[in-house]
Amino acid sequence: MFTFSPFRLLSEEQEEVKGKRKTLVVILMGPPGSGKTTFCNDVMSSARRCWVRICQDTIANGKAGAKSQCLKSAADALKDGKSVFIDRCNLERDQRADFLRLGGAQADVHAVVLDLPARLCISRSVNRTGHEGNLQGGKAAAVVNRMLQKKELPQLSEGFSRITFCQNENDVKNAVKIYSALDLSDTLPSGVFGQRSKDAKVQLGIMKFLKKVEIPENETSGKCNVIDDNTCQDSIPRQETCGKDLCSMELEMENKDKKGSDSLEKSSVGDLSSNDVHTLAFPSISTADFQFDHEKASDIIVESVADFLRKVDNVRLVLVDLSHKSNILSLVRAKAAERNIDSKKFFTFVGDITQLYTKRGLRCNVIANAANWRLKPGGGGVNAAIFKAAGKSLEIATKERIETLSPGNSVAVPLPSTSPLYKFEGVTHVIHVLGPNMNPQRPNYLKNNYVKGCMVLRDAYSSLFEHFASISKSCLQREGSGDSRYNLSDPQSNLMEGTTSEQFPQSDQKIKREDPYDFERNKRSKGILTESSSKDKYNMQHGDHGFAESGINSDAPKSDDESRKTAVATKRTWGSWAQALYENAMHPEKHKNAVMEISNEYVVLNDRYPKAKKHILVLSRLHGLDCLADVQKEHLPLMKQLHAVGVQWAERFLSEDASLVFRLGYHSVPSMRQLHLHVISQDFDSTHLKNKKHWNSFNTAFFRDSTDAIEEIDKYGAAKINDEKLLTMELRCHRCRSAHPNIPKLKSHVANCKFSFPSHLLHNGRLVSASSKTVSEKP
DNA sequence: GTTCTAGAAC
DNA sequence: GTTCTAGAAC
Repeated sequence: MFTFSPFRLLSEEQEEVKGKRKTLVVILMGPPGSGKTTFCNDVMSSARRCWVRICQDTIANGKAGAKSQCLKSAADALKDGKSVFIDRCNLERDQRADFLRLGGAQADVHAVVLDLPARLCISRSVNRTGHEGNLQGGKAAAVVNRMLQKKELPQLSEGFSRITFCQNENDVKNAVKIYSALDLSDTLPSGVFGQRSKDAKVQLGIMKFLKKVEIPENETSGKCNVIDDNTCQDSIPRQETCGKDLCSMELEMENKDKKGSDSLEKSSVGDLSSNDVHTLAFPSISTADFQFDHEKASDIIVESVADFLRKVDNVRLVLVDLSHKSNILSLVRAKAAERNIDSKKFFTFVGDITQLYTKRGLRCNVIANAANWRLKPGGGGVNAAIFKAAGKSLEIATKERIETLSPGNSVAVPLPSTSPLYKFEGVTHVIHVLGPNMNPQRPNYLKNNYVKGCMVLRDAYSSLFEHFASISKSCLQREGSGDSRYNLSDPQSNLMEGTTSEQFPQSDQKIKREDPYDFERNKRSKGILTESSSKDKYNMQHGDHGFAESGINSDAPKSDDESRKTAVATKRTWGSWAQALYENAMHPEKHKNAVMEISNEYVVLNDRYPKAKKHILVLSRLHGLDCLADVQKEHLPLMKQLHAVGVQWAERFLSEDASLVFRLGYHSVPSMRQLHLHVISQDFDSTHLKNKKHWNSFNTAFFRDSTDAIEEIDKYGAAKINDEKLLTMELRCHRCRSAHPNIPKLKSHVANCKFSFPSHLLHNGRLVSASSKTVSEKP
């Protein structure tokens, strides 16, 4: 790879142009997260000439502005003799053409291409908060990938006098050094610097996207189902730096082939070149510490794999073990060959399952873990290695999803984007699997009962593969809709309802600090509570109680200003459009068409704009009880009654359609007057669910589960009210918690997501389903 | 060009 | 709560 040499600054070529005092227009190019702003700041902090950074995200008094404003500012700066950085993505030729016209007699135009791995950019974008471009969360992956697909590399013919490509952090550092060192009389040599290959007309990432870097089909076939140290070690360059694009390795491999050295085993090239395919890497379950018979286990693996591959297309399964002497790998390899299992769809692989990509070039977006029943780290072997490699965040994400696992089962856990396994290995999910145990020293010992043992092992693989298929399916759908393949399920989840501060203390508080609630923003003067409201009473009574403070709940300590606002606030007023439910409650006889059930205390009616297949309201008829914040201990019997009626209706719906799952609860701050309990099916399959507010009002802590509200009122005399700011949170699937850039994409994901509900919803009767009996026992 | 969001009006 | 719509995002 090209390395920069600052000493070229003093070349003869430069001497010639010294004294012309040309200013510079440096057009940065790179997707969000590639480090454009950092590059500018790094240069400017130690620059020897005067630079101005033009950023479209902040050009309009700190806010995003138009391209024309950028052009004007740049022209002005150049007139003043300053050099400018154009800090915007500029990935397409058209986008940067206008900026190129800034060049001329007085100014040279350079390009600095921050061509870093897409995953790194996505990971940075996802992680950052408060960025000028406001590109965070699940949106980032989609945007980065879409931008990269359209990327057109700069060419000198566009009018650049110099183009510098940076493909890793070191390249960036060198480029910063060069531009920092430039004083007003220096110029840099013209030409293209740092490009990977002189012949590369199209950048490799694009080539990979266009599937141009492929090994001919006939070279990929073969019976050999193994890639191990013998075939692979020398042929695949070991990567010292993480996140290197696979295509570069492929090219290097290809080049080696051309040179006639280090020729590759055909099978390994074939398998590795299809790294785009969704791949599950899994260890042999139960054959190590659980001492399951290898012959029987290998039979089951091969049968399970064959069954699965018959049903599911476009995926790859890889059985991994650490040593090429592995007995189970040999057995499976032989049996897979006997059964003529396609070696492109299933093969064995020797390597560390936690470093398949960085060390071996094999990208596996999902890996399986041979877990223990407590789903705890440690214990040695694969389990210890995976938990160690994934970091604490896997432990947390796992515990949040499920407490324990029984033999024959598995659980898929989306990896938080902060996990090194996610960042460097590209692993988006870990599926924990528990197999049968034949070791008397371990729990659930089966005493050599291989009838049961084989059954359990089959179940384990079948469960594992089903989870993998489900992940793959939802991912492919997103890819089909133009979304990112790396954003299989952005697992960064920090603000789900029920998420406690113990679980995500830092992330929650960080969000609170960095994005204080803009009280003035909501000009429509929403519900403001009186100083003696239930909400404040709750806070006064339970400020230091064991309840989780989510960090964005409204009962966080108030600033003086906020306290003043609360103190002077008056009882909420309701707009005319917010009176409809009140009318229904007071005069149900006038609304016979809408009303499904009437009693003295309540009215049941269909939500006029249902946000799911089934969505009804159980409306209190008590005058003066407008919302959850008004509820006090004296209303406890009423609350229980509303809940019981809601459950009855849910059960009625379940008798018609047992596939539904219901949740019952209140909006923290309702839009309509008159206390009403939502009974809503969890499919959210409705054309009326149209925006972020709709989604988040049912799928963040803004939605207060009826059972929790009742419990809190019983214990503390008031239910907790959570902040309306939750309604603006990023969109996350209520099942697998993946983030989605917009409502249509979220809805198409939700329509197919088969993940089990997060564990906190499975408790305290929060969900009512055909199989749950718990809820009817509740209040 | 189309899709999507978010603010204002009701 | 919804509808409408400008303009941002794609």
